[in-house]
Amino acid sequence: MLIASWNVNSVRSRLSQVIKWLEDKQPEVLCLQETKVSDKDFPLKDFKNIGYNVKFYGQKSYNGVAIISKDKIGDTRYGFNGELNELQISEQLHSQKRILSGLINGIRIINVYVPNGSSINSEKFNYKVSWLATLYKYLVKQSKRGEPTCLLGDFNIALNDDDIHDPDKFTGGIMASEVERKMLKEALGSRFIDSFRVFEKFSGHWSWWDYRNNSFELNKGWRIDHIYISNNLLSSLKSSVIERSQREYNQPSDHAPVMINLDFQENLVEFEDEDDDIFNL
DNA sequence: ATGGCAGAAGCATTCTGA
Repeated sequence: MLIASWNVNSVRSRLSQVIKWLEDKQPEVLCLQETKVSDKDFPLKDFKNIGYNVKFYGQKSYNGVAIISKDKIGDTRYGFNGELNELQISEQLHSQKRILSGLINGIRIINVYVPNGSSINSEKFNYKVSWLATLYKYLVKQSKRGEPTCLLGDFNIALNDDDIHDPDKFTGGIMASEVERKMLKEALGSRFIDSFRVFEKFSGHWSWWDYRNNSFELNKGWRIDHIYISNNLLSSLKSSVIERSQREYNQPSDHAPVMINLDFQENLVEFEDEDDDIFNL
């Protein structure tokens, strides 16, 4: 079961590349961030035509997340209020569409687009801090259902120094500050594992390269797109990769897709004791 | 300290991203 995440920087301007990649890789699930489109204008048919189901939660021009899935998406939860009481969430946290979850093949998929934060102690930074504090509460609430969970998306945080091409220059600044790292680590708790670091212990692997300053050609990147899995999925984890070649595409997103392979069979245990004949009525 | 580059909105230029 392939599960992927991709900040596409506008789903409409990236549509042909995303469709081509889906046809080529055939992932079971793809989570999109920065779709930058109102729900009424989401290019739904293009995904339906190649056999995918879609749930989206977007807005005009900015933000927006979507889940693309071969299998049915159940128990869809839109925004923080998909888990939390409305009273726990400010109007401002409602207004930006950045989190969407659904149940696919027995796995809870939580697709997030964490705010960038602009610069330390700016108004947008404070928004990022509030957002991460709410994500913490969301994950505590969500964990009570005990579902195997995959938390993935654009986190806009390099969790450790080996996730930045030049840590001396960037550590302490936006996306690499102590506050952001601490808040993300606290939200993850001991329940989530960074799938990429199960396989790759060294620095030098990036998922985002700035459009400016020839960053991709110079390979000056950051690893800010992550796929976290709950502990109970670790034994199912077979690989975790960055699809770097998609950043070489004509007019690409500034992010590459990231993807895991899970060897997971939802109903294996439940079906063992069933009689076959219930399927042959 | 600022801009580089890209996308959306909308038609010149501004806002936003990371």
